[in-house]
Amino acid sequence: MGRPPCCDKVGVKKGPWTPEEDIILVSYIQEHGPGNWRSVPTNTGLLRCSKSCRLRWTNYLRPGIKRGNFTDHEEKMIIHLQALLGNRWAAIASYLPQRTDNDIKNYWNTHLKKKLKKLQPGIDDNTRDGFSDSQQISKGQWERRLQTDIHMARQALCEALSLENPNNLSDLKPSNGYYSYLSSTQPSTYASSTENISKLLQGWMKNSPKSSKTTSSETTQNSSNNRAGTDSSSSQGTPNGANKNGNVSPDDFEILLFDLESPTPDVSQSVSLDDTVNFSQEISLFQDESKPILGSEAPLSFLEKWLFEEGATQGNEEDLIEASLGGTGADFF
DNA sequence: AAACAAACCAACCGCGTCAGG
DNA sequence: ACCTGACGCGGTTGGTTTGTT
Repeated sequence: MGRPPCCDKVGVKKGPWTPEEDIILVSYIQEHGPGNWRSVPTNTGLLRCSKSCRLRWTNYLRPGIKRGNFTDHEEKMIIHLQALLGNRWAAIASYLPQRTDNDIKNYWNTHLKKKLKKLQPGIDDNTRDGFSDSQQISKGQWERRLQTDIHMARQALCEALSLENPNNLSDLKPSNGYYSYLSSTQPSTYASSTENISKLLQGWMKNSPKSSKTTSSETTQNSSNNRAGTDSSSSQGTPNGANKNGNVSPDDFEILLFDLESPTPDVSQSVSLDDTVNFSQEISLFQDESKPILGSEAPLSFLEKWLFEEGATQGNEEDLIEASLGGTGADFF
């Protein structure tokens, strides 16, 4: 008995999404929040399967996605994390909250893999690409991976604990979720997807009637309150800006976008866990760019602390990079 | 300007996992 | 304990864009 298709293939549209479809999906999620994907095509009338809707949202439409070129810092992170975690793109993406796993995967396959191959002609893809061949996984790699998993588990635990104290939400947030986005002080983090949606909305606005506005404070509160207790992949915001018909008016949408772009105040206020105390110190290991330390990078502290500790044991950071890059790290950047 | 190749990336597919019944 | 449905993840594909000859 084979697995039934996620949706009946008859009448299901495939291929690129149109702006109209994006609007419908965004409007629906604005009202109902992400999740229950099964019901999305039915309730919206979209001729797409639930998977496609979820993918479109998580990889393109959801707030907080940063698009465009990867920075050196991000590149280093990906390389290092790939060495540690293998091709676990979702796990890697959890350390880069503004990037989607798909984005990271694509970037790895199109850029970094080649870059590394050039520098490491002796190392084949199987060795480099994580752990496809278990026999090639060294004990050290397994230990590292296990240790990373332990840290990730710790992170999850800390996140869960932090939910008991709402004041700490800005410090310890779901690694790939809405808090990461909300706490970001970089306006550009949403700009790309905001722009995308705004652009497609522009045409729509011309033909749309005016409707009553939702107050921004209300929206902000709703999106904050709705976040507690959700997992990372489904922890997108559910701003409540929809009208009674289940549609978001262009005005509401703009307000929602404005709210989403507003940085959460006091990101740096309270630090509740030991792991985050020396956060800024630790993060400087990777922070070779002079950008502000973002709340969204808090999850890094676990990994970086570990890296830092390992670095203290084994040598310095350069040694770590060397190790993960097979000795060509210095040449790489 | 046309043809071809390479690069890029959005989207699809299939499998694994997990929660609920 | 088992089954089923829903979701998430990683690998892969295919269309589009960009670069080169």
